[in-house]
This record gives sequence, C-alpha cells and structure tokens, in this order.
Amino acid sequence: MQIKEFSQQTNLPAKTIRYYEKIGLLPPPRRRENGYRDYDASDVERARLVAGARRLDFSLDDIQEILDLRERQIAPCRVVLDLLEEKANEISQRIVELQRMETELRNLRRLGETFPTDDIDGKNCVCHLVREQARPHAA
Amino acid sequence: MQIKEFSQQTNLPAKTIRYYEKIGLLPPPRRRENGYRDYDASDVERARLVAGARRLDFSLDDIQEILDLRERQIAPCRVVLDLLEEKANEISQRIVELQRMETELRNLRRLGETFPTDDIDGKNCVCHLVREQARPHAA
DNA sequence: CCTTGACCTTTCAGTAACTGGAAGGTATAT
DNA sequence: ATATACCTTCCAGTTACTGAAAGGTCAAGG
Repeated sequence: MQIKEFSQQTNLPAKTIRYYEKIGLLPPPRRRENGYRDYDASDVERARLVAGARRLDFSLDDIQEILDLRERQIAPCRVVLDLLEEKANEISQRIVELQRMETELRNLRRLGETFPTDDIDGKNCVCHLVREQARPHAA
Repeated sequence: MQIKEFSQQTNLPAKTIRYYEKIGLLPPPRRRENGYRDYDASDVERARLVAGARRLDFSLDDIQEILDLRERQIAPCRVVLDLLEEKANEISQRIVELQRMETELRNLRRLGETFPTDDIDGKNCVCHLVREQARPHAA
C-alpha cells in the first residue's frame, strides 16, 4: 500500500511517517519502481504501536527503547508497565502544578478587575501584580 | 550592576537575560569600558514583569505585546486581564485532558499487570494494549 | 496529445524557549 | 604567576513535528 493508505491504517500523518523513517523509528519500506514507498501489514503493526504510545504521550526516545527491546527479542512489557506508571505519576504531578497555576491566574484576575485599567504602571495596575519579586535569598 | 546581580534581582538566569535581549524583549543595557553589561533599577522593573509573566506561563509573544503597549503609553491592563482569563481557561482545559490521560494510563497499567511480562508480542502483552486502532472512518 | 488533479518524492526552514559548550577576555586575590 | 570567578560571543542542540518549495507519476477526461 502507498503512504496515504498506510497513514489511514495507522492514524499517523504521512509527513510524520516520513519523519519517523528518517529518524529510524520506522524502518524504510520497499519502494516501487516509481520510487513510491510500499508498505505491508507488518509495517502497520509496528507503526500502530508507535502511534498508540505517542497518543499516550510517550517520548520518541521511550518508544525507540521499546522497539529496540522487541528487536532484540526481549519482551518490553516490564519496561512498558514501568513507563506507564512513570508517565501517570508525571502527569498527576503536572496536574497539581496546573491547578495551582489556574488558581493563581484567577486570583490575579479577580484582584486586577478591581483596579483601574488606564494606569500605565501604578501600584494599582494589574501589571504590577504580575511582577516577579526579588528572590528572597539568604543574607 | 553586572548581569549576575541583575539575574538575582529578577530571578532570571543570565543566559536567559542575554537571550531576551537578543530577541528584543529586553533592551540592550549600557556597557562598561570592558564590555560588560551594566544594568540599573529601571531595567529591573521591566525584567521583573517579564519574569513574572513567564512564571504565569505567558508566551514571549504575549509578553512582547504587553511591553509594546506600555512603550506606546497605552495601559496594557485590559489586555493583561484578558490574557489571564484566556490562560486560566486553557489550563483548566489542559487539566481535563491530563486527567483523562492519567486515568487511561493507570487503567492500561492495571490491565497490563495481569498479563505475562515475557511475551514478545502476543494478544496478552501490554504492548498490544498500547497499539493504536485503525481510525474508524466512514465507508 | 494535453491537461487536470491526486498522488508521490526530496530538502530546507521554522516552530518555543531556552540551554550547553567552546573559546576567550577581565578583574581580584594569593 | 596563577587560580577563580566573573564576563563576552557564537554555534549547536533540544522536541516532535509542520509548511512550503520544486518537482516526478499516474489515471481519467476531452
């Protein structure tokens, strides 16, 4: 099949497929006489693993590692399980940070609403609120 | 003051300060005879606004816009208030996405735990779970 | 035969916001 | 004389693509 059908089978844009090939994440497929890429079913399997892992926000490096293990006939399941947990933990950490940030943004906005909006830079300007304070460091 | 003290006053790494100068976000400061950058208090104000906005995850483009308004003696407060709200909304949206993803990761992991970890690629391998499915498209 | 449109190819550049490192100048203390 | 802690510039690399340019291929229609 040509790259477009492969793209539909794997849910990866054709551009991304070529890119993955270039960086060695996907093997270069056969070429037809006219130079077009020609994929088969086994290519689809590998690419779907890549696409699924990407959808779960694994880095291309992580995915490369998983694929390398398979290549060397080592079951990557343990690694994948660990990555799933690690990624989940990173995300819950990130969620906490974002929640803090959202609260701060909404607080600033609420406070800023009470200020005049025509002040170029006074103490009652929201811009003033946004300023970083000097880092309070020892001594 | 030299760049290091400026860095401490603004909570921005020296490298980042030079970078902001290069892209025009911070004005080039005076130089001493030896070529060293020499900052004063008014530079600190501007840089703190930049640092504070960055901490709130505003893009450098947004910050540039705010600074440009100030430059032209237009109070940026309204714009800043709008950006605060927009950013807060983006973040709460992002939080929802991340929560969905965390749930999916933990579900996959829980399911994968019940599978053998020595299977290179069977239907009972967690790798299989990770795979993207063909996009179900019309016809 | 010619054209149109949908495919396909390659390569280069750009994105966001830095960060690391090389190579070297300067100022102060020992 | 040298060690150190500053400072300078510039180039390259990071992540994961995406857009655009410039052009080749193929089937259908007129």
